[in-house]
Amino acid sequence: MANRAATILHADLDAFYASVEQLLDPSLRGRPIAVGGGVVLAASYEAKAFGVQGGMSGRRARELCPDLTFVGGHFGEYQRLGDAAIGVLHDVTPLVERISIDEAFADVTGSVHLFGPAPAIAEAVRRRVRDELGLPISVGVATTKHLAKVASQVAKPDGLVVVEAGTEQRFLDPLPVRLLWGVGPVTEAKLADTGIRTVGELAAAQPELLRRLLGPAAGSKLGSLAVNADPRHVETGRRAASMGAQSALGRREATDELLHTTFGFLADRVATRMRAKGRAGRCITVRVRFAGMRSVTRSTTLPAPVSTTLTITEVAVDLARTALADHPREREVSLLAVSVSQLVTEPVLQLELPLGLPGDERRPGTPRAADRWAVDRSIDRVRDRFGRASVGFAAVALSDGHGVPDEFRELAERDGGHGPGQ
DNA sequence: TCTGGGGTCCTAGGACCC
DNA sequence: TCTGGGGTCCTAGGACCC
Repeated sequence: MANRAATILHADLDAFYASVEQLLDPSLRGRPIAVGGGVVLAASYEAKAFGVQGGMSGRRARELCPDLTFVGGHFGEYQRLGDAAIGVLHDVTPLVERISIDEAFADVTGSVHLFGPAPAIAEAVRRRVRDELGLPISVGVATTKHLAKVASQVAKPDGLVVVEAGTEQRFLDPLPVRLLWGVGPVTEAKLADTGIRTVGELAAAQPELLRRLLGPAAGSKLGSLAVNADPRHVETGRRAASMGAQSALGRREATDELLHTTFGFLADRVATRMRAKGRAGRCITVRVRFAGMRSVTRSTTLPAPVSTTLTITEVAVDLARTALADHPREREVSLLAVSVSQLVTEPVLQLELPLGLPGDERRPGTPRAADRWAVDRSIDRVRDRFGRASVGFAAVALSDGHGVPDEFRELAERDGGHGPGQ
């Protein structure tokens, strides 16, 4: 509201993983490549020209593009180069909101006195990322976050699009609704059913119609985006609201042993990350996806926040059992997931206090909360010194060739602790 | 097309309280 | 006893994003 004349940059590295691979190995440049194996994690623009997309199965990608080269991921390099690119934004303004490993907003409203007009700042950012890191990056410049994001998508690949104040609607109107943030395949189809295909058509639609079609919140929000009334500010230090982990399993019989093994592994990942960030959570949610791809969730809210591996494992196994009991016909599962929400931030000292669970004392043979916590801390310390694989669950316990490398799991974290500045 | 892993936000019904 | 309104929390599901 105060920022009527805000100037926002949205910077987005192009085909990021694939670009890094082409940077590291010059023989891959100009060729269609995909990062991944069983599934495409990222495709180069040469591969995208054949219709190859992220999330696509490797087999399908090869059908579309027989010359496609699959490359193994250099995950450490992705993190390093992603951090470095975001670091260039930090040189321009402290108001940087990182959205993922390869994408961030920057509010440069107050930077123009030092660095010149916003388009010049955007060009300088692009030039530095290209010269110093060797990577293409697209930038959108506009008066709101949402429009800057749309502009950077229009700018791809390796481009800059500036939407001058006052020209927003002219820019937006002809674009397909799919470019708006929050419009996916389902919403796109619903809108198309009523004849709405462009943002202009969306902006002209009756608010009442949109609310009826998409629900009150989504309808109002979308209507606002269509007329560029986006009130959000760039937020720096956002903290995650939940932490989770999942594993695709192919097709496995849902035995008790599978539940214990898998949730032991997943809870270990989640709990370790939570403790490293000094966080604990009360709500535990389990997702069970059956062989037919239908999935259900079960959740429970505990009396106190937890971050111990064993506690999360036990609760997750219990929840999964109830989900399976509710669907007795489903004997095989294709994915198991656990996440912890209702997070609180605990000072380290307070985390030392055992967070008791009802039943802790009553069940003979189960470790008490204090003991659980002590075990976790010991493991955390050993891993800090000797690496994650040195103790505890090994990823290989689960991997049957379908899984994604352990290193990749670390990347998708929103506030992964590797971020620049702060 | 037989689908990876990490998240956010919204909806809707029910329980419970004042 | 019946009725009303408002608020919060919990649970399950779904769309969407990178």
